[in-house]
Amino acid sequence: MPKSKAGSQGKRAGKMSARRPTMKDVAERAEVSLSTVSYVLNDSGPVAADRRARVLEAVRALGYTPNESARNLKRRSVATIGLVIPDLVNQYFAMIAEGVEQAAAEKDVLVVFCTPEATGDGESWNSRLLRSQRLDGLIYLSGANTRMESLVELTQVGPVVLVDEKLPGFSLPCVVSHNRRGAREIAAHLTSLGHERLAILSGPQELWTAEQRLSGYREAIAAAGLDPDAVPLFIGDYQMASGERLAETALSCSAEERPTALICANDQMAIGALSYCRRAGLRVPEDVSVVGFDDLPIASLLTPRLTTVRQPARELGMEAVKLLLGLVDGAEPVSPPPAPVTLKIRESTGPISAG
Amino acid sequence: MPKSKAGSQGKRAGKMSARRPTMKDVAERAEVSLSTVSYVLNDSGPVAADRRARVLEAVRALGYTPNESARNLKRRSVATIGLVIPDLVNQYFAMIAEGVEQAAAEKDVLVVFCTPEATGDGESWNSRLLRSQRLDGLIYLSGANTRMESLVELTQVGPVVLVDEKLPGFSLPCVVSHNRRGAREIAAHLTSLGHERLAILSGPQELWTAEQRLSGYREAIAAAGLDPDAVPLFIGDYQMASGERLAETALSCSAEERPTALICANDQMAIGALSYCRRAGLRVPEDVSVVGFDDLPIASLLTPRLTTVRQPARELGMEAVKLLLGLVDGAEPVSPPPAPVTLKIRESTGPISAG
DNA sequence: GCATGAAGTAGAATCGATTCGATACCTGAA
DNA sequence: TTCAGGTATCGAATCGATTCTACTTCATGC
Repeated sequence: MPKSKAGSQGKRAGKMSARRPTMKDVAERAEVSLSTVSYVLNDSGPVAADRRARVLEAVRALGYTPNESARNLKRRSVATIGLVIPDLVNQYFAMIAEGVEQAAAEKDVLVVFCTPEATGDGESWNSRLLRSQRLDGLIYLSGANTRMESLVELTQVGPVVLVDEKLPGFSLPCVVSHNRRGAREIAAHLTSLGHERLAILSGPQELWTAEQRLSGYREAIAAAGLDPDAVPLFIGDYQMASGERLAETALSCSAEERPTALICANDQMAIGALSYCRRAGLRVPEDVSVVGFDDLPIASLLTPRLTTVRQPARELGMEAVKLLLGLVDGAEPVSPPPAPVTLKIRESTGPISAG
Repeated sequence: MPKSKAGSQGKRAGKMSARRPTMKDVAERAEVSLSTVSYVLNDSGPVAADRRARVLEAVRALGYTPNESARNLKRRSVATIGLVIPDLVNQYFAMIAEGVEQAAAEKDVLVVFCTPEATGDGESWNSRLLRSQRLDGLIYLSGANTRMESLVELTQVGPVVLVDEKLPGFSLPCVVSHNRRGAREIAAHLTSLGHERLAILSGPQELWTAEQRLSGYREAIAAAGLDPDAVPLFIGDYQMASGERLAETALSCSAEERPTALICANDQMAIGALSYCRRAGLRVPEDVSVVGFDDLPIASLLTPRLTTVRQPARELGMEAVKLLLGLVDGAEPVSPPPAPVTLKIRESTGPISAG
């Protein structure tokens, strides 16, 4: 009664702007108490049929939608997770992101972008988001330039799941695919085509995926009766440019010694390698076979179409959400087993040519 | 004083779990009132230097971070916007998204994905997000399958900005680049190379961008002294598959009548067209020139590298954020002028061959 | 010397929900 | 008839901030 002293809200001069209805409005219209409305809406208490009907009717008539900010405050959670993604234009990350988004949407959880690069002081920013309860948890897609230590710190402040990477020393829940097996299969594919002079264009040594893939390649090489240590190894950074550069290094020698197959640790590097080959006038796969890893959508648009290993990117993303939401609810952090990968044989590999 | 009756919190049995500090804790430690703390933190009231120092010290000692849920409730805004994006794997959308994310991050605004496809009943879901104050506003990247009417409804419930598309009938704020000019320039490029037998592979007729590009193409054709209405026109849907299909239709005729240049309304369709050409044994650009629109990153990785029109995708995204945040603050919806585009001439176009 | 006003501070209301505890009613058992 | 126990309902406290109002000081001007 002593309320509307002098027309309280009036920010907008013009349109009388009808304030959105609140639970109180619903309660008044249905002539019940606030708690009853809440019980009906959340199905969290006993309510007589007729009153329930009155409430629902009022909700509909008023077009009531609960205010999530208020709800979040009480609930102490925001039904929102962050996705730290180094680069959206990289289709592999984008596919994982789609999986994340899909799985989250099914649980009415929102997904927000967190690109550390853009915001400058990446980690402390993410940590702040977690601490201030703007985010319930974080899914981390590790780029080559992630500082892993800071990631460990993050786990102190809130639930974090790592995707497509692993942190050997620490028990950080993570979702990965079977990198080693995929690597072994694609390398075996090359040896089965008769290739013996190979070269490996690896990813950053400190990354678990790169290390795993390298192990896989070597297993296959050994299995083919070759000496893994005799295979030239070049360390790149998973980027296209490094693939191009390392391909040049690897292939710049006399035709007799030149590798007949280039094993690239991911598709981006393979694209770089293809690019060099074209520039150098080397035919793929006649002069040199090239393989990648990831199976980016563009891999099958290139000329020649790229032989590679498909990772179930969407599924990885979805799995990560499942894991993270579990953690948010207090479950134990148990990482799922590595997801299966599939070899995609296309035109960038061929039998070793007579010579 | 009559407050702390009987040890309030104790949820977690185990670890004594130190509850995150609240403003009240800060106030107590600094021996000032709640309001004083708030004044210091928001710089919204006069505070004596010594007390200010005490507050800041307490904040640091406690590691206090404001609870954003509570803040949102009071503030009636969540510093979060939604990005409706049909497809993340499409690099053009991804680049716009990066721009959006960057501009938003600079203003401490979060960006959440909203992929209508995934959630099923897209629009009503977005509308609910807006109504329930989980989102302050929406940036809409229109895909070919967007129902424009529902978009108009969305504007009733909250601020919405449309990117890379326009809604002719309605005054919906939008951010676009100069489609018509880009189209005119790339078509002029073809006519200047001597091409006279052209074919246009257009986008969905109902989309403004497609219509604008078509106008641009026709202007250039007319300017070259040719009859725009004599140029065969095929309507696609901006997808790769339609480009492939329409290219087949367009090119399936005797070599004398066959178009010497294919004008594709976007890169995806152009990629499809290139794919058909390869399959059909047509050399690009010797037998037929192909152009696209957008300048996807992959456009320059194809063989041949694609001649196209670059749209400033990141900038479009950033501009959209600026516009939207303005709207949220109650500014008038004035769309910026179309952003400039640039012609990228590469190897998929060449002079008409002697014949 | 006293009114005037500005600066600094505290207290309390508020945002819009959820939920605990208390109350009122009704049923069936003793 | 009475009391235990369940069901339906309400009021009030609460979540963690912001902000309006009121009060106290202290300096200044006449």
